[in-house]
Amino acid sequence: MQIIIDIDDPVPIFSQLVEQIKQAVAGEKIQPGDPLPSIRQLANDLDVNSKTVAKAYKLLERDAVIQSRGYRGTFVHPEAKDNCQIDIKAWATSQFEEFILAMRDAGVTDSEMRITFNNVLNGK
Amino acid sequence: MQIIIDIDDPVPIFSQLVEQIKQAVAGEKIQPGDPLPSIRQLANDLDVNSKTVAKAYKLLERDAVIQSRGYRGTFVHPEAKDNCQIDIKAWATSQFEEFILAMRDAGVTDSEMRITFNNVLNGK
DNA sequence: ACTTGTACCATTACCACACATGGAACATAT
DNA sequence: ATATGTTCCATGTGTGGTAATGGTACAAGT
Repeated sequence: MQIIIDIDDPVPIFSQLVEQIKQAVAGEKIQPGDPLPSIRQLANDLDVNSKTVAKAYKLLERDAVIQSRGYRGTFVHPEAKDNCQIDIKAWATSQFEEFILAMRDAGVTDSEMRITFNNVLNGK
Repeated sequence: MQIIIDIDDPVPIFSQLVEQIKQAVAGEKIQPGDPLPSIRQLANDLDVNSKTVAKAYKLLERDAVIQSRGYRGTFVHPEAKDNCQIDIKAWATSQFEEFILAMRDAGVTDSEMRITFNNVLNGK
């Protein structure tokens, strides 16, 4: 597996990692059950902070594309091929679009939405 | 009618204006049909920028608490007393709470929600 | 001992937004 | 002329989040 990180790319590093690993799974360059490099190992190879790799792995595990097994390392998820096609981002986007349209119809300002949204997210 | 602006108050000036005018309507210190000071006049009296007063008036008009009649000035809305009780902000907050909870249940990160929310708002 | 993922602490840079301010112009009416 | 609300331009300040960095530490297993 080969991963290339472009520092000048406006896309965050952790996102580049997520996308390239998903592509590797979709392109069958890595198969379900295959081991992935450890967080520290990959961080070292790419000359990137380990926290950045950890963030990418965490997102990939949430999407059930990889599986973290603690001290045993990280592996490609059994149903990775299916799960890496599911784009939770696209789904969330459509949900937000619908919600925001309803809000605008109700006369809520974009500015008010931003403020309310942040207040609720921060639990205030 | 008497309006007091507190610069040190963390509450934005335009919000202070909106609240105090709503209170004046609810407390029947100004009646439906009564004229309000012009934007420039009030801005001058309070030593505040006219844009700030215009913003407050715009919000009050959206809530149907006041009515702008162009060159003729601004007046208290006929159904002002009813409308200034309706708190669109509280309603929006509850809507957002419900929506955000559903998103979290679906496994969407707060960070992803922020990004998606902004993308949709900006039409990207 | 060594490595695994994970969890805290922290700082730095950047960027987007809210808020407020100022100037200028417009159409509409007295 | 004067005044109304409205709309465009622009700037500055403060806040807050994202992203990335670094260090330290832990439990669990080889």
